[in-house]
Amino acid sequence: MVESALSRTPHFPRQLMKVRTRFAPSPTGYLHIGGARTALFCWLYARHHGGDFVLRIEDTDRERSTPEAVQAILDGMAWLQLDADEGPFYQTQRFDRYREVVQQLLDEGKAYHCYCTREELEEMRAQQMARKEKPRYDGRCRSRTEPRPGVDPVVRFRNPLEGEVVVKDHVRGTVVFRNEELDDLIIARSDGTPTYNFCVVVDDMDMQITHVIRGDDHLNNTPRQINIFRALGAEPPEFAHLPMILGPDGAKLSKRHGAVSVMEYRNDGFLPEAVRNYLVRLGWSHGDQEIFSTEEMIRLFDIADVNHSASAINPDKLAWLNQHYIKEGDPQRLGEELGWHFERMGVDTSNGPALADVVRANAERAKTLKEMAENSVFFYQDFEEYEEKAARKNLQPDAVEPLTRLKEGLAALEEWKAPAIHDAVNAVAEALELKLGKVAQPLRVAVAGKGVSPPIDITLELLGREKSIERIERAIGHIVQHTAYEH
RNA sequence: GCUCCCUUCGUCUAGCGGUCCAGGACGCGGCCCUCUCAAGGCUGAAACACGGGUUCGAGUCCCGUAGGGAGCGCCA
Repeated sequence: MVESALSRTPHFPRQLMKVRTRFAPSPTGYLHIGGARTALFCWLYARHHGGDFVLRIEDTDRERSTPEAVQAILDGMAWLQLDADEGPFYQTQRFDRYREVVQQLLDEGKAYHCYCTREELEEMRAQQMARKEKPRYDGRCRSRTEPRPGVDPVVRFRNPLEGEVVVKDHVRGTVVFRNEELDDLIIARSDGTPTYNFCVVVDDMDMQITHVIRGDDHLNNTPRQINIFRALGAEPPEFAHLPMILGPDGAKLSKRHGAVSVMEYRNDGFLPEAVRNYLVRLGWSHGDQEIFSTEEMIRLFDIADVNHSASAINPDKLAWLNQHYIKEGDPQRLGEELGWHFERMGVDTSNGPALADVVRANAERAKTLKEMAENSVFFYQDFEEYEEKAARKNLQPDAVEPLTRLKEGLAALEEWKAPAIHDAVNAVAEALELKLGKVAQPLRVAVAGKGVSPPIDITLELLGREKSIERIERAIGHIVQHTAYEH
């Protein structure tokens, strides 16, 4: 399947080649926020240029790679709607091909067997460190012709000794590495399995990747990979190295920063479009614009506008964007997602207001869907007890009269709609010569159990007449009982 | 230690030699609106890491310094 996409003659003029980018995570964990940003940029670049976006799973490390992690990555990309045109390809399914290329390099004298033991290599490194030199392989097996009994050799790439490699990076600009700084890296282990830097090159060549967009922790690998491309007679792709993403405190991202897996953002009530918008502005900008629809991102994205420095995640800004999309989004669709959160909370929403209406009522007062669900449970379940502070302030003896009148007025309404409810509440306030707050707040605490809710008329409409009146009675009872005990 | 990368408000960023006593956004403060909480409107505080050059003129170009980061594996 992979083979059909292969060509051994990648020598078309670059301008005539269709842009092809790839995202190549190693499945050793979930899709974290940094990986997601890299995937987003690769995807945007391909979409902007009408090219292809390829997904490749780099699972050559059999020890640490798991099928669960592969699934987690696929789930994360699906949630962010980063659709791949090809793949996922798995490196573990391409071992024959890697072996073939290793042999080719061996045959051409561009690679050689190295019989040094791990112990010898360690000692060599220790000595170099002691001499304050950069630890690297010294090439002692370069000209060896005889095998060493009892040692399974590794295969090393014969890196050029002189000259330099110039990387014309799309975000970093021109970066020059001297070949003398590089050493002969291992391309095949003693058990015959290929290593990362080698597989990447073979894959990018075979899959005809034109633009490698990845984290800048790979910048130092780039000259080695370019040398391998050349040894293979292939034109290296173009490169763009993205700056890292840091935690809110400016330190390297880790679990202690909370949500690191993109799917955790869903659990926390974030919308994929918000996460995407947040991510695209992390390290990239288009003037002063903050909000980007998918179409705009694709149209405006330019790798040249990517920043050079690492950026820290700002949870507040993500929350702001999330609320923006909650306010702008389709209530019907958001309602479904809200329902997903209620389900996770074990709240049955079948006997309450429509989820889309709850979204409409709360869009301006919730940063996340999770928060919205938590704040709206009272629409679907009776609360155990009143929020203490709100009850102490609003459920006092002086609230009995307004609540009683409210009950009567509301019970008499012909139509249970917000405008009529609004009028009824106002009428009670006027009749009693009270400020609206003196009436609406006790009512709010009575029906919601707490001091915060959407506008009172809308809250009542959504709750329904029966439950509303029931809860008003309950509140009156609560006041009476409480007062009786205290006096 | 060596090589490479990075450095504008707390944070994300605009700026591509003069239009910058540095603009926008999040957050924060104040005011307005208001049945709660929000949302919204107006408004305020807040930054060119440092030192040398180049230039009539530097946040913008060059070189250092300092501070961060990455790589240097039979990990990816």
